[in-house]
Amino acid sequence: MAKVDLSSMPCSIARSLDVIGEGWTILVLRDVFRGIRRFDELQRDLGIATNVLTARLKRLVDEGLLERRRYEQRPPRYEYHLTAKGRDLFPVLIALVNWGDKYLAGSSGPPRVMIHEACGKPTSPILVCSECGEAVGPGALRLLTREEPSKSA
Amino acid sequence: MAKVDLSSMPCSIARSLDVIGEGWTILVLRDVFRGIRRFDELQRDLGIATNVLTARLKRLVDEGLLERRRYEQRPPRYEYHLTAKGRDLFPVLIALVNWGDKYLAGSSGPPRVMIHEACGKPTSPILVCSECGEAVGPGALRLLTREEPSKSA
DNA sequence: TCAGTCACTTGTAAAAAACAAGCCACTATG
DNA sequence: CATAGTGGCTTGTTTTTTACAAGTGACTGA
Repeated sequence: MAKVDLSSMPCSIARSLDVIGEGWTILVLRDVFRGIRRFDELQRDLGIATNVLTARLKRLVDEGLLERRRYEQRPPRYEYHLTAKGRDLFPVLIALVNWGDKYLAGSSGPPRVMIHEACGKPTSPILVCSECGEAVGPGALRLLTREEPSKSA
Repeated sequence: MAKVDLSSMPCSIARSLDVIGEGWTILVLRDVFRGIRRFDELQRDLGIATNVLTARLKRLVDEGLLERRRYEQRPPRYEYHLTAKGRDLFPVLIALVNWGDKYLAGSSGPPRVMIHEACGKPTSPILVCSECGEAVGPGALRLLTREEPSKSA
């Protein structure tokens, strides 16, 4: 996964992975979702090498998922905040949580429980059709391949 | 991302990534979801090195996401099929598709369109609370950390 | 002045992936 | 029955990516 150019593949999964598929990236985003915003906090929490953390944060800022915000003028200090583009990865993280909770939790149950604040109950969010509201699973969707402009009119 | 033991972290995202976070793994699963099931078809479609494909398939079978099914006795030939555990990653892939469609599609729009067969409309599935059915976004959930058995009674 | 903090950068070693080639048990073709 | 081809790999070797360790610069606070 080094030479391959995922970003130019006609597949949104591949293109998404090009941005967030590198090692650590999703865990960095998870931490930022949890309110961890500063370089050293991220480094301590993840146990990541600092040069790798620098590279991942730079990429996430360059791609517009995080915003590098100066919170102190002198000396310059920065915090990383989610943009709308970054926040929209929320469903990806929740889907990973649900799957891990279901299959990798072990006998003691999942490490965390999600409570839906609006209804007060422990929840495992599910996917529903944006148009009719019905739950969708594999097999419920048909894929139409659109023509690429370069391949035909 | 080599020395770190994601599987033992008290976080379902990290544990999930331990299983499906290696390079190529999600694209292999995507192909199997699309009906590509044989070694050489996967290799051609992905352009992946054969030794890497071998390793990924082995891992996915070992982890119980794919089943290695013999479809010809002599000489032995195999197909890889999703198990229930593998199929349950569907929401992860859909979430990646939605995000890629929204942010990485470019001017020509997303490369594929998903049609919900039950209602017949193009759809971008959304996450709703499993208990009350309301859409959930970041901020709608509160996380409760459960104690690990080893840390307290 | 001196230790400490934050946000890094710069080496270098180790691990993983990519690339290329080869192998084995067949089957189908002439 | 010799030859070419296929499916599903394995085994080197090179290249790329990560990990680890150390150091830097601009400060703050005691």
